[in-house]
Amino acid sequence: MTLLSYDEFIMETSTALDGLTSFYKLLSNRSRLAIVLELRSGEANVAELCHRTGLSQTLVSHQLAALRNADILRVRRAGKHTYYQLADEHITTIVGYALEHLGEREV
Amino acid sequence: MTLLSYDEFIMETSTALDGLTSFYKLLSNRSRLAIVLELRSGEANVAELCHRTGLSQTLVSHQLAALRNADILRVRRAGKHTYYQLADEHITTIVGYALEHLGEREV
DNA sequence: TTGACACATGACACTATTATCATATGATGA
DNA sequence: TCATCATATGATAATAGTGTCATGTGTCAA
Repeated sequence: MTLLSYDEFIMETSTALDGLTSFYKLLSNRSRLAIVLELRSGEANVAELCHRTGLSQTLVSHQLAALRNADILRVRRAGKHTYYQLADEHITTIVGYALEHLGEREV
Repeated sequence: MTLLSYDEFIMETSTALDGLTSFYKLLSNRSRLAIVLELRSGEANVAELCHRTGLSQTLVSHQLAALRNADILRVRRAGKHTYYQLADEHITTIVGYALEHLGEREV
């Protein structure tokens, strides 16, 4: 637990807010979220993701680029194929948790 | 564990995907998220939220309306004031969890 | 009842996001 | 080298989301 000055506090909370906003923004698109959900079960290449999500190759590539730019993905190239996986288990956990808790709400 | 037909499965996953997308979309706006984060520490009225978030009254009201429409808020009217709180602990948990795990990422 | 306060709502201009089409790149095998 | 496969990228039209101004509604106190 670090003691922060007011300015540092404002900075901290502001960047946490911004960070969280960007993170949620990333997941707030159906196509992108579908890809992330698919990747929870492990690595997949673009064609596989297209097939599983029903999205076009172009769209999948675009969304993968967005996820990549946010450092949410790990990329592995193998010949003609490019394999993607979630960068770390935190993403999987966060999303899984949300999914679980949302299910429990009486919405 | 229920056994679903293909169509039911598609329905289920599709609505879960849609639900999660809408949920994330709701949190993907800085102002709205700031309000939600504030409300984690309990009930607050509009003026209080304006003060704490630094947002205009109009904007806060608009965002509260959005959150209300998504059944994320509980409303209590008391005289001239309107008090808002998060509808259930799931929201708090989901957001807190994301905040915590995002902090642990080396982004 | 009137004025002031607390909040809500509608309309709007501005900006951002979305998915698509067309095309580029890069690797592989013939 | 060339054709082809797998994927990436740029441009663009359509749509959605953002915050603000103006104004409406309901409550209370005088």
